Amino acid sequence: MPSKLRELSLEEVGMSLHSNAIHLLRDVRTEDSAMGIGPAQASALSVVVFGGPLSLNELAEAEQVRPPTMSRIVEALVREGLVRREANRDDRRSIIISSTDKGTKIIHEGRSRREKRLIKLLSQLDADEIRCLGRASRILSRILVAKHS
Amino acid sequence: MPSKLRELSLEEVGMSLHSNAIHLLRDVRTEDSAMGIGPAQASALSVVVFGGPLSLNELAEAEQVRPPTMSRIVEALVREGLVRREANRDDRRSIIISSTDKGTKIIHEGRSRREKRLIKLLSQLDADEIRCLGRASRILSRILVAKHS
DNA sequence: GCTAATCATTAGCCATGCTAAGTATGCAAA
DNA sequence: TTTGCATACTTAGCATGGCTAATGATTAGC
Repeated sequence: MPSKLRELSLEEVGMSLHSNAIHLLRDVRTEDSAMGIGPAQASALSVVVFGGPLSLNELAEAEQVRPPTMSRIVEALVREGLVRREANRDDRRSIIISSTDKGTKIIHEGRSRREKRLIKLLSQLDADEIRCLGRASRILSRILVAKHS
Repeated sequence: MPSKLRELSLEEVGMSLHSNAIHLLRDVRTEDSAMGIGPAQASALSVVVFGGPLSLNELAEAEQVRPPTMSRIVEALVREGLVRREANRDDRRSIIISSTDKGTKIIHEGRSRREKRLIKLLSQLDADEIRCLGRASRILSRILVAKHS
């Protein structure tokens, strides 16, 4: 065993990262229940708010679910007055989904709550540790994007 | 702004970490469908396999769901021959849930598939980047545990 | 103008979360 | 001891969110 703080193997780093990612999400997601809508609706609405008006297929693809699943989610969001569903005049098979003021508002509030929760967690750390997490996040982002090629 | 690679704010690090954690999980979870059981069953079975025999309440708490939810999940696992449900002689209100050979086998196979997927993702990185992820994982682990106190 | 492809929806299945209520058992105090 | 409360699990019933298959409406291509 060469080093004092011995090297972690790829497997160990991977599994540990996996486990900690699960727990981080679980922790942060607890803030989401305050939005009063389910997680799938919250996530889809977030895409509509930040990703501009888009079609049902585009939204389904962004959320990695099938169109019928997204159709039902959008139906619920429309019923709750959080998004609008309008006809697309260029292609009348298609619809244009856009956020209402109410939808935009609750997503920004939700994002704000998540941020507060994350900040509360991360504020225990020193600057060097924050830098480490920032770098780790960039590394993850890179390999997760690379896999699509 | 002092530094060349400017400092990331707490908010930015947090939100970016959150987003990347979501995508990491989404990627790795795709391997889980090969187990042929749903994610809740897979996760519960994993706890039984690695966490030894335990009661329904203990399992529900470990998985952060209510007892009725876990009762139904265990019922499915029993039906599929992946766990055993035995009487507890010391307290006949309670049950003892333990893994069968079949259950243990598919969890180890699933874990192995997840590891392979993670290794495939992480093997694109150099040693220094791996160390960074390892350290980040330990940091996350520490703050996630600390919040319980 | 037909035919095929595409976009969205409907219908119906399953899994997984919940609460409320029921059953069986254990425990403690009258 | 018995009475009554607490605990462990199950059952029943509801909501959400995933899926496939099939339908309807519209567009695109030959």
